[in-house]
Amino acid sequence: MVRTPCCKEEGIKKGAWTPEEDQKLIAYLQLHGEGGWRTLPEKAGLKRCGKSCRLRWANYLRPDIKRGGFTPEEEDTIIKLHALKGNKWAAIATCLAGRTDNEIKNYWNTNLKKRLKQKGVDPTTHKPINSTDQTGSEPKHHKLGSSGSARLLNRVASKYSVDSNRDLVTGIIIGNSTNIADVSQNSGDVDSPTKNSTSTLLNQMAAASSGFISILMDNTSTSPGLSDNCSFSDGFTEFFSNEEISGMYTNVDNVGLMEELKDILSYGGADVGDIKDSPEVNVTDDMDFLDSWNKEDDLDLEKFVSSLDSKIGVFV
DNA sequence: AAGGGCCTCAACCGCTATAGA
DNA sequence: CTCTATAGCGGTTGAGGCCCT
Repeated sequence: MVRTPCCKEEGIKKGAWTPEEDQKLIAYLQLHGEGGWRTLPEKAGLKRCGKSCRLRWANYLRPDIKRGGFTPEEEDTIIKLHALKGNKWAAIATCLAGRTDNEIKNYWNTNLKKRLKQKGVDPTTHKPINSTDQTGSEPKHHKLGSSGSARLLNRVASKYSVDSNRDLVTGIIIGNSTNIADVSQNSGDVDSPTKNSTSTLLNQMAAASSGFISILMDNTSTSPGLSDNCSFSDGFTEFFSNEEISGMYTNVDNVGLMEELKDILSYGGADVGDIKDSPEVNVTDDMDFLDSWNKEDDLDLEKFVSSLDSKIGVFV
């Protein structure tokens, strides 16, 4: 079966670009800038379709493109970001200065994927191949354990509570905030409770986790291998020191932890408003539990989440 | 030296998202 | 709202180079 060509017009050249064609394209773009790709070939004297010109520029001719092999730091970053984002090559490329999505995609398919397989790691799930569920049925939810994710949660809770005071957490619980970042800027302005159902509570947590994870992930770090315009937000640096942030990204295990954190906090990836019709629970109990946190040295979010689990029957 | 298989990566394809008329 | 043009994305292809026998 023959594909329908993207350039239907007669006389349009395809295939590898010649140095002369490259020069024409570069000269034109230096003079006129990017854009107007449809009319560009004719104006630049090229027998190519606009799309081909755009791709040639974006993937090869752009002056800020870094040529040459990937450094170990870049490889590491790609693996970590792939674990987080999947095959979102463009998103991954934004965190690697000078690298194009196409280049990263090729490098992943030809090198990194194989290397992970050789290490016994599933390149799709980033989990050990022999640890995959033999029954073939993926568990829908995590069952919480005394894992690193719990420790991470505790650290978040601890920092959160110490630095911004427990009203922030309380605000999430009682439905007066939708985003940790927002709350952290407005601590102390929490009004009285307005809703008291577990579904509200969970939605608030999903909202909060969404905000927090976006702080964690969508913004970025100053760690090796990441580009300058890819830095963690101020909100996140309030929680962790530069050394800690760097440590998280240099230790590949933390990618998994952060995914777990996301899963746990979002109740299996539920978006805000997704959690409906949960059994009603007296939120006062939850508030009491939060109060007890501040009386303990080691704040235990895992315990809190587990207590919710037992009430609403998730993760069981 | 030859040639067959494998690997790499630039380029292409098809699709979706978005903006503007 | 619909249509069209454009940009962008991810998957796939295939030419050319490399390696092995």
